[in-house]
Amino acid sequence: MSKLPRSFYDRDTILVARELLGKYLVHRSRGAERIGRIVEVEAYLGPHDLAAHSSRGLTERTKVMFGPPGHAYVYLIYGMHCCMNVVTEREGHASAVLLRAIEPVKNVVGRTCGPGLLCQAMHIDRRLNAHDLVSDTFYIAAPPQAKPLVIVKRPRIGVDYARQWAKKPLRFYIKDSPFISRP
DNA sequence: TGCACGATGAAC
DNA sequence: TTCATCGTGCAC
Repeated sequence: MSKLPRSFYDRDTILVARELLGKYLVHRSRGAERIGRIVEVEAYLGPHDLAAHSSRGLTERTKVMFGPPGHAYVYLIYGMHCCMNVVTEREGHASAVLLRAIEPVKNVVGRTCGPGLLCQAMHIDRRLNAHDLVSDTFYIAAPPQAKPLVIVKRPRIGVDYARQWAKKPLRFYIKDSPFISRP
């Protein structure tokens, strides 16, 4: 299994989002290695994308999005759930890919279909915010034999406030995967 | 210093 | 469809 290098993330966000499907998210903590196969993601393109947190400008919370690619942006939503994003493109571009669902591969307990549940099952919390994904304990890797995937495009979830950006097909998932959060 | 509002999930 | 629950951002 080969760990994705920083250059993987330093590319067009939609391309990164699509190529993250089928990859393995790996998190080592408390002596356990947890692995999940990414089956559903959403792309957040930058400050011009009204659904992206970075569209509000550089703040204490969103500064990670404005940082260099290949880092984790983990934030609390609705006061109780964590969501994990992968920062993409060059520093200052402020784009990211939200991981919405994974398929359990190793040491993953509980449901994983949804950004909050995914973080809970993978033991990801806000302490991992700004963590480098080109690291030994928290990273994304390409599985040995990656088979071709059929990718479905859909509008993003829960961003109705983003006007015209709410309709754009920036959500991607693996067709027929039983682990996606919503069809 | 106060307050409105979520990139959700679960219950009803 | 409704609600739990609180950090964040921005208005005052």
